[in-house]
This record gives sequence, C-alpha cells and structure tokens, in this order.
Amino acid sequence: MLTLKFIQENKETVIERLKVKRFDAAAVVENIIELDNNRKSTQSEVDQQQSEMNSLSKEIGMLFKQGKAEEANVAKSKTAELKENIKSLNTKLNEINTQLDAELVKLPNIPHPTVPEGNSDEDNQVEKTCDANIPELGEGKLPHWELIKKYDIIDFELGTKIAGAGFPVYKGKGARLQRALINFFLDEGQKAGYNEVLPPILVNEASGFGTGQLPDKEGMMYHATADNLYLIPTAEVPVTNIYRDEVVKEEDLPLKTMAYTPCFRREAGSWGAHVRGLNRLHQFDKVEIVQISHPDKSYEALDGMVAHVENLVNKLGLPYRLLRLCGGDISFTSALTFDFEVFSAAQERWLEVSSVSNFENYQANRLKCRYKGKDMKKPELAHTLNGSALAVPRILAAILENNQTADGIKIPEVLVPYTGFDMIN
RNA sequence: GGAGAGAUGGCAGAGUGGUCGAAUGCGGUAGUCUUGAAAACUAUUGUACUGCAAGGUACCGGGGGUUCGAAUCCCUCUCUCUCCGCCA
Repeated sequence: MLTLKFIQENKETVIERLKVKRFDAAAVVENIIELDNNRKSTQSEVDQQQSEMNSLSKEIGMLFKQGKAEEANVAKSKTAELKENIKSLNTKLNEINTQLDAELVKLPNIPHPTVPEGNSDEDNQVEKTCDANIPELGEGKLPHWELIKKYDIIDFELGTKIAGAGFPVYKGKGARLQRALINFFLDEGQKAGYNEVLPPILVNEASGFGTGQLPDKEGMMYHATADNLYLIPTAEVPVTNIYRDEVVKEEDLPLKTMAYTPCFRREAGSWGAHVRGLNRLHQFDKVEIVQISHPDKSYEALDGMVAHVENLVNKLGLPYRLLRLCGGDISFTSALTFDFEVFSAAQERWLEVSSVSNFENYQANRLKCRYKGKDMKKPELAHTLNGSALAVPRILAAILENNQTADGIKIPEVLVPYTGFDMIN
C-alpha cells in the first residue's frame, strides 16, 4: 500500500496518477487524510491523559511508600475520571485505525510515468517483436491439445478423474520435458545470480496480505479452511514474504531469489475454447524470480529481469513480443509491468508466459520490508520486484506447436541435455 | 492426537505489582592507547507514533482482564521445546 506520508504530501498527484489506472481515488484519499488527521489528534489526547495518569500513579506509589495512606487514597479518587476518558479515547482510536487500514488497502499502486493510457489488454504497448522464427507449418499443423494426444504425453481426462478439469497429468516424455524446462530455467537463473529456494506452497494469511492477494483477491486462491492456509497462486507469495518484517543491510542489496513451485489458481471464470489445453490451468509449474532492491536501483533491476527473461525465450528459439502494460491492464499492486508473450504457431495466438513487475515500495510497505545503510538513521522501505522466468505450460504449448514436424516434435537444442532425447515421436 | 515446560532488547540471560524501556554479558558503533592490528579502557548502542524542539506515549509472543499502577497476577490465542502416540 501507499505510505500515509506520501498520500499526505502528494494528495493531488495520487488522484491524478491513479486515473491512468482507471481508478477514481478522490474520495478515498480525502477519507484517508481526514482519518489520519483525526488519528493524530486523538492519539495526542490519549498521550496527554495517559501522561497525567502515569504521574498520578507514581505519586500514589510514593505516598504509600511514605506511609501516607490517606493522601494516597485522595489521589486515587482522582484517577477514576481519567481512566474512563482514556478508555473511551482508546476505543475511538482503535475504530479510526481500523477504518484507516481499510481505506489504505483500497488504493492501488501509482503507475510509473511511462505506463501508457488504456483500458484493456488491447491497449498494451508493444515494445518489441521478435517474430523472425515463426515457423511455416503448412496444412497438417495441429494445436498442442491434438499433439499431446497424438504422442500421448499429457492426459487431461486422467487429471480430471483424479482432481478435476485443469489438473493435467504429464506422462513419459511430456513429464520429462516439463522437468527439463524447470531445470533449465533454474540453471539459467543461477547463472544470472539468483539464489534458489524451495518454499512452502501453502501460506498463511499474513503472507497473502503481504504481497497483496488478500484481502481482495481471495477468490483466486484455493483455501485450506481447516488450517486457514492458502495454496499459492505464484511463488511470489512465499518468496517475497521471506523478507516480511525484515531490515536488510543496504550493502546486501539487491537480494536476488528464485524458486520453482507449482502454482494454483481457481480462475473461477470462463472455461471455454480460449482456455483449451495448456492455455489455462488450475495447477501449473513456474520458476519465479524476485528481487529486493534499493529504491534508487529498482528500475535498473527491472531492466535486468526483463533481459533475463528475454534471454530464456531466445535460447528456446521461440518467437516473442514484449509488452508494456497499459494503465487498464496493469495489476493493482504494480507500478510498471512488462509482459512477455510467445507465439503459438498452430493456435496462431500470442500466449502470455511472463509478467515482470516493479512494485516499488507498495508491497514493501505491507510487508514492512526495509533496508538500512551505515549512514542512515532509520531503515527505509525497500523496493520489491518479481517476474516469471518462466511459466512452463504455455512455453510447452508453444514448443509443441512451433516445433512439430512430420517426424515428430523437435526438442530445442538447449533442452536436449536436460531431456536426454531430441524428438518426441 | 495426549502430557509437561517455556516465550524478555541483534544474541545470551536477570527481573521483588510501584523512578523498569528493563540489570549483566556478548555483539555493534565511536574514541583513547598502538607504526598497524589485537587486547585493554571509555562512551554509545531497540522500534513505532507524535512534536519545530524539549519532550510525551506505546511496545517484555498476540488479544483481553484485575489494579491508582502489570514484564511481574488472571483469562485466552499463537508459537517453540521435551516426552509419548502416529507417520513419509
């Protein structure tokens, strides 16, 4: 969330900038400022009365020690009213704080100045298109959901039997290729300086709140109610929460962490032609990269992450394009997001395979993730970033479709050391 | 799942219901000494809110209560450890 200080000092900017996100912030901002002012004055009233109470109590203590019980009892009688006041003021203060928190959570992150205007994904700005290697597939081309049947490498019906729609069973070379991609992504991440972790894939409420999935986007996650835990929709949640309530040393920045995890999304929306095959699943595998960055360096870090993802897609020989998300499509918590899409040549569609975002201090403020340098008096909020590097199933779909030949599916060269085979046939 | 013990500052570890935001040790920072380092010595060293400042207030796992006054007493929740059971 935005910091109170920032909202107080930049009221007009907040309202103005959030219009790019198609968010009318005026009422919320006004409300926040009023609540905050109210909070301050109430707090100082409480402090003052409490201060009186404290000195009175001390006095009573002294009097009792000196054996002046009578005087002490006189002083005692004076405390009742104070006590009552303090109690009711505190109740009021709690109410204000609850309301203030509720309002603060309503404001999305301020978009970066380079975020283009726009209402939907159709208005995203294409930064770069690299389509030289879109293959000519000819008449017999098959979409990946046909290919996986033909070669018997993924079984959707079996997954449906075991769990439900959207939970595929990868089989044989399909399973092997999936694992190859994960290992390839992790090895490349390692080379780029990311530290690998294998985090929990169930998280508690505090973690969900820290990265912004809760309280609003509760519906996207599977909820294990008996223990009040959530299945992660992305490794961003457990990995970023490593740094919740932490103060890291300035000289250790940037902290670069990555994790492979399965991801779970309820996606309680449409389930039709557009989401066939691997295009959208309830469970899928992903390698996620996360950085905790110095505020002055976070856009440099974002560029580095984009370059890393681009490198991965290039090595796999997939046609891709890079999008700068417009105000209407960028997420609630992000300041600037780049999406990578690969071209899936039989569906003749661009598929989103990565989303790389800078959250600036928006998540950090929720997480209380701060850094401190030697010459700093107080710790300051760090910046957080994350990106998929990469989401596996759609990459798999593109590989299957783009690399299909009459003899079978050709495995990209960089993956062969990982798969141990170079054709699926 | 059953039984018991515990949770105090970066860490270790005291703490009688009343000058306790909290002894002491270690660590950190600055300085003295030294050619330099170590050692020793001296000082300093939590966080948040609020205020121009002086200061004020809150925080001893979380929440509630008793009391003029709670780290200390009571209730409750969470977590950790030990033992038992179950188990990859």
